[in-house]
Amino acid sequence: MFEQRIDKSEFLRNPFEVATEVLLGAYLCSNIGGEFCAGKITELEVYIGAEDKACHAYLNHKTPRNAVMFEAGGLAYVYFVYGMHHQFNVVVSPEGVADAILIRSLEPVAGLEIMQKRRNNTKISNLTTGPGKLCQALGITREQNAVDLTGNLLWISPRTETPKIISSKRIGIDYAEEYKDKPWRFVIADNKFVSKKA
DNA sequence: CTGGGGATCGAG
DNA sequence: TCGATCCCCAGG
Repeated sequence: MFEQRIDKSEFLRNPFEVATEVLLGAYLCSNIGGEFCAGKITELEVYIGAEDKACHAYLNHKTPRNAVMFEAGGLAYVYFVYGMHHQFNVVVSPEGVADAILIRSLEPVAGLEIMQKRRNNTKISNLTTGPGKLCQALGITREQNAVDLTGNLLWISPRTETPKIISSKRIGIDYAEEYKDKPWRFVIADNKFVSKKA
């Protein structure tokens, strides 16, 4: 069931539609290191380059780190924070429009053993419930920055049912002034695989 | 070149 | 509540 890829054109739609109608409930699949694992996307956040003070590409400011956000949607944007954690984003919108969706939590569905090994943790509920944790579990590092998400290394497989969705403010962006309370975080209702602090 | 801060996590 | 830990980037 993880063979199918989300079509490239889906990533060029409105970012909020991509988040709630395409990505939430879809399956993030990794074959990094030749080890297959996958998880259902249960929590994510939208970041809008042009206006959003929480976005790395605020005011369309382009730097070496965020350059991939300006590419056409369907690529990975992976960066490193707090000296120890990676964050995985799905680049969306057409070329030149710097929008991205941060994947914050997954429900593990395949390759749990490799996730447990990478996380050095056996508790299922603690494998992928956070943006840093899911990168560690799936083996995602900056080496995967700009990877095509319709390829064979790191990809997204379409969802099989329509989830009930709840929105809320985004996490960890208190510096973002009038944008810090925007309800641009989306989770699947009644799913326990969400990040802490939520 | 330098320094301040970060889309987090886990221990206490 | 707080420390770990280091890349990134703005400013000089």
